[in-house]
Amino acid sequence: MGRGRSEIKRIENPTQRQSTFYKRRDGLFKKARELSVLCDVDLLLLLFSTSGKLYHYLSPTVPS
Amino acid sequence: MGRGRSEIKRIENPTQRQSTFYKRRDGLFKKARELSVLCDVDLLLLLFSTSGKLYHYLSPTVPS
DNA sequence: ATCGGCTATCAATAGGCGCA
DNA sequence: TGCGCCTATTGATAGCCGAT
Repeated sequence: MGRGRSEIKRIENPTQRQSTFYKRRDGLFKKARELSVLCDVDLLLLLFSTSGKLYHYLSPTVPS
Repeated sequence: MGRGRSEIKRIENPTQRQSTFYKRRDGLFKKARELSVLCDVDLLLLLFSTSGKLYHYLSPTVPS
């Protein structure tokens, strides 16, 4: 999406790669949350960024 | 997206919910794969569907 | 039950720039 | 470095019908 096309291949430029990482990470988390809510499923998402940081998303525990 | 709008709330109709689950699950996996490739990060995605099935996606091990 | 294909429509996001 | 804002453009997906 966005301006121009985008192939699914490792981004060479480090700065560019990081920028894309932030954006897509947010998008992925959003999608994950939507899926868990819409379809009432539990899910766990773990992200190990190249910078050594760990990001994660855990679907809200389903109230009984 | 798609025809009309869609709120982020639990889908009542079981059949409808399942149908949506398949599609969004695929989409989420796709996004996950793209992120792992584009930004060269490892990620783990676990899905516990209401039907008791477990789906998962693990980023391809990075070749040295 | 678990998807595949099709199409109209909305949503994610690439790129550029700015800020802490 | 880690993100926020903005816009044009591509990508994802709801709804429907059908296949396995």
